[in-house]
Amino acid sequence: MSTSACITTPIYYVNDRPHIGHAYTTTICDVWSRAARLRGSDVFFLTGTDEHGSKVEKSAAARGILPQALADENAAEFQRVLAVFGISNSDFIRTTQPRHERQVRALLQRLVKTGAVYLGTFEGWYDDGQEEYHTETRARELNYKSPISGKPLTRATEQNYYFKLSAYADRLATHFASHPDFVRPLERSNEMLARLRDGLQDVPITRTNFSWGISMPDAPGHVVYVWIDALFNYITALDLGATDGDRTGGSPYWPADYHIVGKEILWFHAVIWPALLMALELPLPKCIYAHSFWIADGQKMSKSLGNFVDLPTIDRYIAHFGLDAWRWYMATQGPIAATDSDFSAKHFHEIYTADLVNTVGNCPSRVGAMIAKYFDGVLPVDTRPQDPPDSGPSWEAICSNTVSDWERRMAAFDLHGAARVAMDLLRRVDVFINDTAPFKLAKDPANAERLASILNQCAQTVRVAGVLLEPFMPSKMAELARAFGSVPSGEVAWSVRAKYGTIAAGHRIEKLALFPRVDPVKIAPSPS
RNA sequence: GGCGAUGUAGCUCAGCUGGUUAGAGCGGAGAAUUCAUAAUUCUUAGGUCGGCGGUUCGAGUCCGCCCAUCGCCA
Repeated sequence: MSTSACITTPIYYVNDRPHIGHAYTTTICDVWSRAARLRGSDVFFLTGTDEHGSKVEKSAAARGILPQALADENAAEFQRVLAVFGISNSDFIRTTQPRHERQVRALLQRLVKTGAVYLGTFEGWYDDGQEEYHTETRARELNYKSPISGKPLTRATEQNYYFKLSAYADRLATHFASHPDFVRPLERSNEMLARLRDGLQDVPITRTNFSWGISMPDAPGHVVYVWIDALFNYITALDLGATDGDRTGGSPYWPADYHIVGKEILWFHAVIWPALLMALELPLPKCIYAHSFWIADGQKMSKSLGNFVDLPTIDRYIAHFGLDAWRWYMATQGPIAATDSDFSAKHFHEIYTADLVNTVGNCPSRVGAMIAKYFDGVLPVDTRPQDPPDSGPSWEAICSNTVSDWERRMAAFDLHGAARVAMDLLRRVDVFINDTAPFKLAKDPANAERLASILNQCAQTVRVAGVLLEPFMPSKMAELARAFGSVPSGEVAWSVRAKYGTIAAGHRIEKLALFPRVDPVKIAPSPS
């Protein structure tokens, strides 16, 4: 039984350079994707780049190149970076691709046809230098002068296409009420609800003051706003806008299980995007998860402070601790909740040492060492009587409970919790070893059977824990799987892979040191 | 300025609809142990639960005000 699943990152703006924010969002999506694939799901994991808009137009002009050239260059960089982070995305959509542009036009035509999008007139106070409008109250506050240049604001009118967002207020409120997990975490959902209560106004979706974007069908001069163009990526990648005019045939991957986004773009994803989907009569995503931000050493990251954890800095961490350690830190220490998380070299080192060296690395190491020492590296037979199960804990039950717990947590996007229950399994093995002291039993040959049973149980449990940790640390856990004689991922059904006791007695077990201890070197952020 | 959060042991945080001695992980300290990457296991932290006032037989847990930090909006 193969079920399908879908998860998305936002598409990244090509005017930005990749930094820890991109790394974080993409990595947690990757962990979830790998976990879903492990369980046998057919996963569509989408990421990509957002390439239109006046900012890109201006940056390109400043460099004397075409916007498309700038987009190509930076999209290539984002794609390169995916490999650096070990990302297993299924597709990479670019908003300048013909498949996207074609479908966006078709979708907009549909919206115009149904009246969800209409041509309207906007009048307001225009700041010429900033190319932006101010509301009446704001303009009054500013004394009708530009806050930047000091020049007088001018009264201007503009014809734009509008999306009839106001028409969806009730349906949105109903949806929020009937789907408590539609927006997570809860704090963010409440923010959205509060704004919904204030009422919704129709939103302009085109502008006429720049040209680098998708042109509105049958409306020369009108260019689709970059953010609305971008939102459509989630369905154009699945060809849901492909059949012009008609209701689409759908996709096994839609609706998405998760749109993972940063909190700064939640409004678009939690309100405007669902309303657009309603207007298109398409199903809504199951959950929009808005994570918070990383801060650096207690301070907000900003360009002016120059303390962004940028790509060169990330590269240094990966070079020093390894990619899997980086992924582990992202997935287990990140700002998944409503509050920001602090990124610091000290904390990174502490987590690396406590979790990876001392637990995930050391436990398999001591088990492997004893099997090597007492049984020449060959897994001995577990000779305990099957029942009554009186000889200590039932590892089979412990593993099976842990796997269920892990599955539940993964499904709910509780990555940190899933990691913890997997690691707890290893902690229990550590306790078991201390309690049963196989190294003492080994001193008397009369204990051989009991010794064999204990080490067999340890090895079987370590293998299961390794499987559960695989989505976080694919390459280190592949090493562990090899050392503990199990079949590589992908070749065996989940029910078998996650099952306790599948290493046959007689299999070779290797001692290994997965995570070398490293010095707590200071890795300063690079000046940007 | 409007709306909303958060403020609990050195650090990161749990504490649901109010009720016996306020919890976990990490760090620190002590002990055990030696299979292991000076790893592991066990024990331990006496913190005005931001401040003041109120409701209540009883409040981190409800209400008001204040302070600090933060988010969303304008």
